[in-house]
Amino acid sequence: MRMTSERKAETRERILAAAGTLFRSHGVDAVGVDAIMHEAGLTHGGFYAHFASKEALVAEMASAALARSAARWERISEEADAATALARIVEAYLDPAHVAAAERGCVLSTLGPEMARRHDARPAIAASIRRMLDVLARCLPGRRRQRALATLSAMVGAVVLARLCDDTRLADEFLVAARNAAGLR
Amino acid sequence: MRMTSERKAETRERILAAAGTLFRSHGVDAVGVDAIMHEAGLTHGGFYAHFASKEALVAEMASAALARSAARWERISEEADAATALARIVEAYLDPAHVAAAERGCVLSTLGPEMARRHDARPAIAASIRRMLDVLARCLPGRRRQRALATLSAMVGAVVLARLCDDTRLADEFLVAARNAAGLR
DNA sequence: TGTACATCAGTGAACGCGCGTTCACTGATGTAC
DNA sequence: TGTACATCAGTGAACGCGCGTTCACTGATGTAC
Repeated sequence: MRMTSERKAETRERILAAAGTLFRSHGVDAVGVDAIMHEAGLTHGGFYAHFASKEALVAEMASAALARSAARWERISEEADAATALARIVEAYLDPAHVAAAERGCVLSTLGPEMARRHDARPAIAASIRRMLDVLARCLPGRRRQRALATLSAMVGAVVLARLCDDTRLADEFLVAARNAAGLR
Repeated sequence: MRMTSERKAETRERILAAAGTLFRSHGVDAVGVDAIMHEAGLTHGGFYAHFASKEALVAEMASAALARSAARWERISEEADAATALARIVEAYLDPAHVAAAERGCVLSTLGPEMARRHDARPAIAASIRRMLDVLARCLPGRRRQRALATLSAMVGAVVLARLCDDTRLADEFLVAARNAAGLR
């Protein structure tokens, strides 16, 4: 069954994508290697041809997902003027659709506390957080750095809190308030 | 070994306290009933004299911890004037000591996403969130409700993000920025 | 007050089960001649 | 170009282990007489 190294890379990406969806939906510890490989269309034994351990996959999944988020924010901030870029980034994050689609949502709000306990994974995560802060600072007026930190905090917190609300009205209140705090509208 | 019903209630509290510490430190799925009962000074078999299941314990632990937080905020807001109460609540939350002591920290920032996936636990959690918002709204000037929502979001987000930073300097930046966003200093 | 019995919090062995990981094997592909 | 061999991604059975839960048992306490 030997495949091209290109195909091997594709399989690896498929495993990472499956892990990304399942970890975000159910939490890291609630999803086994077996379930991830099945979602990727493979059997569990082949996992170790791609990753040294489940923990290695967890760290790489989080790192890759956040690097992708940071890159997307950077692209938006390069393609539009500051105010437009800020609105696009913040409104997409604080959209009820983002709250509802946790399985594809930002890793900071879906897996933040879980990843914070995995100290080995933190350096790569912190690197992406810095990139996201830089984008926000570039788009914000006034005391840029300080406002970028406060805005990212409000964005992550609002999504975490909105997901904890059994009531959509309260959830939406969090999203609107955080959007206004960012200076939008 | 039969004990008074008073002693049974004490044992139950001990189990809840042990679960609170261990769940916040390691995450819900990483801690077994065995470890909780051992931490409480008991053997695992006795667990089901107090709780119907591990899930029931998880829900009650989160509900009880957040109700205690809400009650503490209410007490502070009744004992001091608005500005002082706000400063006490926000500064304690955004203290590096709170970030460091996750095992005793606020459930919203230690277990938020994990609890959001447990739909049965959400109504009780949302009730405590409402109480916390009411306290903040009472202490804040201006557009109270909106500012309370944004402030709580920034507090939770800043602590989640600070715990993700491998670098204390960046972590502290999040805490200071969120404190300033709340209008303190 | 003293004795006999019922209660039930807590013990510890056992249950089936799914976990993360290992390993002998397979067969399609790349490489050497 | 055609053939023989080496490689290794992926398979599926098996490993030891710890999980959540059950259960027969215990013995200290509360209650009835």
